[in-house]
Amino acid sequence: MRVTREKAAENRERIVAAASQLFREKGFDGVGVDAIMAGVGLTHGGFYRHFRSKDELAAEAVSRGLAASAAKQDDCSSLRDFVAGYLWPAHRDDPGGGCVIAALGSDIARQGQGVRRALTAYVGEHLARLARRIGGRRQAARQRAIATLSGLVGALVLARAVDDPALSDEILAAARAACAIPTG
Amino acid sequence: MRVTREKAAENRERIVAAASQLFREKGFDGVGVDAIMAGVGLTHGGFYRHFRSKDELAAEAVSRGLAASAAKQDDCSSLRDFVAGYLWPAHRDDPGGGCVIAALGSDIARQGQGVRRALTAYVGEHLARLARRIGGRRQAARQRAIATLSGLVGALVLARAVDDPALSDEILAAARAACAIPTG
DNA sequence: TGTACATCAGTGAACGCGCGTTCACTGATGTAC
DNA sequence: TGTACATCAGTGAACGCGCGTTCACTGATGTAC
Repeated sequence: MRVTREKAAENRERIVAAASQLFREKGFDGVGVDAIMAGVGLTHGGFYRHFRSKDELAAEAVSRGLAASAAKQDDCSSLRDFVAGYLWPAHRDDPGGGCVIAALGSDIARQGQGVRRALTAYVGEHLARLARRIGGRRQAARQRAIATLSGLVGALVLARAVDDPALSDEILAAARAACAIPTG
Repeated sequence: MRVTREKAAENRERIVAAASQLFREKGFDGVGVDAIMAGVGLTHGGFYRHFRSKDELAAEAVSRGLAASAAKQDDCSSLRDFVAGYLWPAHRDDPGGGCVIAALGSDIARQGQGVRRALTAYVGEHLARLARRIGGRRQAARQRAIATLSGLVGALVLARAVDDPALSDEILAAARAACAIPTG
């Protein structure tokens, strides 16, 4: 059942996209190769024609998710819009389509070098972009960028971890207010 | 090989303590019941005389770790000391003995109700304690408490996830500066 | 353009391993008299 | 206090299951002539 090169390339892309979403929803250990392949309508055996291992896919899936985040940030006309969107309940309730760092953050420290390198590169770029938007003196802008990113990630992690909807909403709202005021 | 009631109770405590540390180091899925029991010098078979399931142990281990965090905060004479200690490289490099939320945050959202309830209760208390220390108008203090906790958790998650030691140190330092200034 | 052959994406069974959990058993502890 | 029996914390083998990975096979695609 060989397929065209184009079809094979498309399948590979779809595997990465499905993995990216599923890992964010259920964690790296929460999804198997079979579930990922089934999500694309294929069987698990063919997986190793595309990737050397599940780890290799994880690194690509994380990269993909981070690139999507970067694109999303570029689409925002203002920093305030980005912050508000990030800390909105809709984002909290859709980990599979949202920020990779918030969804997998504490796991990433325990992942292989591929995943961690992808994240490191992204964090570097993201901080630079944020600092540019914040403006002002270079040093101060960078410090604020770090504080802003930390606040965003931490608030989303907390809002998702907590079991009480009212508290979760309150965390998002408070973080929105705190992040938005000092950065304009 | 029955042991005294006191010894059995002590063993139970040690299992919870070992699990609390190991889960923080390797994640819930990264440690098995056998590894936890071996860490206490027992064999895995006896586990179920103490706990109904691994999930039940996870909930207790999370509670234990959170209680330790609360005690640690109470030991700090000032909020600034607490923030500085939290964002210190030694804490980053010792997840097993550190903050449960930073070590397991994104996983907790996917855990069972026992774990999530334990966390929710702790976050509520922690925010109240932080707000009391921050002082000022009730509403503003609470908002600042949420922003501070978010900033701490997010910064530690980022500092651990990133692969580059210099960037990791920079994140900690910037977050220390950002959290310390507005809260005094 | 047509034909013959090589390639290889995808299939589905199988393998090996580790994990959570169960269970029959052991023997020291706890208890009833 | 001493004795006989019940209890039960801990042991280690076993079970069932799911997972990552491998492999022989299929048959459509790609390629060489």
